Amino acid sequence: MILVIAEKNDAAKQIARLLSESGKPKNDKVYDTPIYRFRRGGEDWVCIGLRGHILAPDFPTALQYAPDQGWFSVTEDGEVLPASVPENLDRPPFSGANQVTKAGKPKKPFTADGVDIKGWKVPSLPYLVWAPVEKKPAEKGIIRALKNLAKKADEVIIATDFDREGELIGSDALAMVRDVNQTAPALRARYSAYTKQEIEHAFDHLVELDQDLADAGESRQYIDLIWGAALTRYLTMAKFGGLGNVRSAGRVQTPTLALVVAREKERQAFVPEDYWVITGACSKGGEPFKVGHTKGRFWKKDEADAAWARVQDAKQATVTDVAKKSRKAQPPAPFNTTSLQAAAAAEGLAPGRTMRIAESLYMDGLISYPRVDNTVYPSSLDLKAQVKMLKGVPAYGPACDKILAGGQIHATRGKQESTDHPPIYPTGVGDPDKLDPAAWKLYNLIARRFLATLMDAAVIEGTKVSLDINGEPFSAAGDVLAYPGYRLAYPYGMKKDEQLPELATGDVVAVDSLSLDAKQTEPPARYSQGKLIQEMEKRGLGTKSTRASIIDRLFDVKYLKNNPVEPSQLGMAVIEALHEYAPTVTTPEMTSELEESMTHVAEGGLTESQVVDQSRALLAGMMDSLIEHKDDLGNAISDAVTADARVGTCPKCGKDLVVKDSPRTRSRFIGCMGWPDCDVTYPVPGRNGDKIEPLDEPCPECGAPRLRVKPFRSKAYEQCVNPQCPTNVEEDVVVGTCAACAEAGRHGDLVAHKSERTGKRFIRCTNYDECGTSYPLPARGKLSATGETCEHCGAPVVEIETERGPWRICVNMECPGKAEKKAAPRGRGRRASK
DNA sequence: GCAAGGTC
Repeated sequence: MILVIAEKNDAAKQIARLLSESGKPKNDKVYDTPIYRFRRGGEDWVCIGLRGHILAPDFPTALQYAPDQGWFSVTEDGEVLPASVPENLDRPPFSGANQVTKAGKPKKPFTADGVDIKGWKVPSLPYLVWAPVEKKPAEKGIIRALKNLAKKADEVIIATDFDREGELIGSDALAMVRDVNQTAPALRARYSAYTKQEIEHAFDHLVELDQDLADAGESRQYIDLIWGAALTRYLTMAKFGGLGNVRSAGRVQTPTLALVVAREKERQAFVPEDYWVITGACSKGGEPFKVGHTKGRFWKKDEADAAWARVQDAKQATVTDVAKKSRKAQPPAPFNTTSLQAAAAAEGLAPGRTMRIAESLYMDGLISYPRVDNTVYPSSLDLKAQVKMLKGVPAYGPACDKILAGGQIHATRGKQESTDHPPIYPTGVGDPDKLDPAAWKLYNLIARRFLATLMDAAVIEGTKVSLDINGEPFSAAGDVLAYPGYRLAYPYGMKKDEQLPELATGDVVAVDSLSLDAKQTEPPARYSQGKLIQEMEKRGLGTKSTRASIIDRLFDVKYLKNNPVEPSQLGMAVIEALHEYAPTVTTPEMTSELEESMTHVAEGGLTESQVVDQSRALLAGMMDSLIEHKDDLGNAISDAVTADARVGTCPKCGKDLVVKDSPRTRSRFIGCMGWPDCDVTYPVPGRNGDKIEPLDEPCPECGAPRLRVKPFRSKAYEQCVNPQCPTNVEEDVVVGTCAACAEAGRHGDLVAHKSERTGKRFIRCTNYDECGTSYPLPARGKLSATGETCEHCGAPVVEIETERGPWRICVNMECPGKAEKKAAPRGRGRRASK
């Protein structure tokens, strides 16, 4: 039997299909892992797909020391791994007097045998830097299936992806095979497209596995782990902030954070400049249009004033020139991962979320493989068939017909061409009623993008009108979509038409309004998540598969907040600290230098251990100075954490009030840093996921801090944190009678009132102990009784003054009337919907 | 409780 090992199930399926003589391999399973059996050249073949890397590098639990053999560790399997601990550390650390407890026992993290490197103790970190790394099984089910097949294999073919990580994945898989089968010859198939010709050719021209290339990949793994683990443990333990408060660092995440911090510093250093503009509106025959002084920005106030003095009382303007120019907007290139993430981010989907949704659309057969660099459709892709298929989505009908009517289909091409996977395109018919709104949004974007890449350029007719107002030059510009082209399918990011009335040189038009406005230049904008992804790609940080999750990680460890992306005080402090003592890890150069080293390993000039040890030595020097400055750094970090949590000043004792986590009740509250001397606490306003931001001025009524609360997907409001504050007092309102109590033959009033303890308002029956009736408030705002009861459930109907005006609603959140409303089709986004 | 890279 010939065993073929692919990188993923999807690839295994394709390879089996293309190699099998019948074209129909037999689906089978070993334990839970799908495999594909087929016949070829008179032999039985089996193809298995892995799940990417099946082994993960990790540290052993302890470093041991023996006078005759130095430092070493022992794996679970009893294998002895020597550590490359250098001379200055090459002695048992527990011999030092300060490393021993009063009782004479060695201090943690040092054990009698050596160093406990599993505990995250700072003194163990110099040893961690030199600890051996072992490969542990990460995909036990797959490994079990692989070994089961390998036992029976007469020949093994590694058919993982044709790149460095693929070579490493294949090499790890071969190591697993060798555990159970030492004799079967193993060869490598190298292919870069799932086409019959390419796959046949690869399997007819098998080569040796490139161990140097795999070693290059493994050095990358080791260096990332060693630096990441050592720096993460250091940052976390320099000032331990309690469980679940990991402060991470890494070759990709730290330079990415540094980008955001650098932009924030630029903004802080920005000095706004004053300028003035003169703008207004003119009209011809009642049709208004916008005009502006051709100077645009006046940088000198006297010049602006002089121009303003000439035009401020003007009633008429004369058209001095009309220039028309049409321009073409070319259709966009096919989507790869990065361009999809950027486009989806502009539609409100963060890259991490985009990838999670894309994965599920892919699994449901609605889109092609979502992790690609390629932006050129392969010739093997039947574009016409895909368009015909997309006619199944009613909204795409007109665009599909237009494409199909044009005869030969021409697709746009992007700059990146590789042949591993096609660009991202729709492979199935999506249904807006079956997909959840976010999934539909992404599918719709992908499908429309695909159609757009097959359509004509759009033509925009631009008109530039020059006007004279009392001797001052003004202009007006109009843009009209004259021919929609690809815009018929792809309205994303489209500007609204700026329509001008029909104007000719010499026309005299009315000046309706003019104004002189003082403005200031703006600091450089913060990164959106889409822009940050693009910036990472530009600087060689991360890969298409990792960038989104690395940004998510920076949010998880609270280095980043908000969108557009902003660093927290903690994020800034971490960058400052690492910039000072471990600058290597804060810049993209670490990645480019690593790439260079890996090239040396792949070409055989350097060995894996040479490159890794070099990197360990560099880190060791930095770790020494980090440990030397541990207290400074720990304090800077804990100050930053406090600053991030700070909401204001305690009105009682003047110390900081901060948001604290109550581990006991798993909830948050606002407490005084002066605790236990000061007992001031407040509830956190709003609901749990709401974003809160402290306001500069304390409450004028009670002196407690005021916060800006931004609930998810609704408008922000400002509120004093003190529930007893007069600004927060809301009278109890009787909204109706309790139906449950009436049924039980007693009387109960439903009253909207506020909890003393939490400051949250809710509706509750005066006989709550007996009937248990209570409702949350349907919305924030002044509430009044209407005397009406709900036609669906009999609960009282109240009126609430919301920001959008008065709103009548039944107080019962489980009211069947609400369920009906929810099931009814809702209006979708502004554009590009069904 | 660490990274980054694959993939689910």
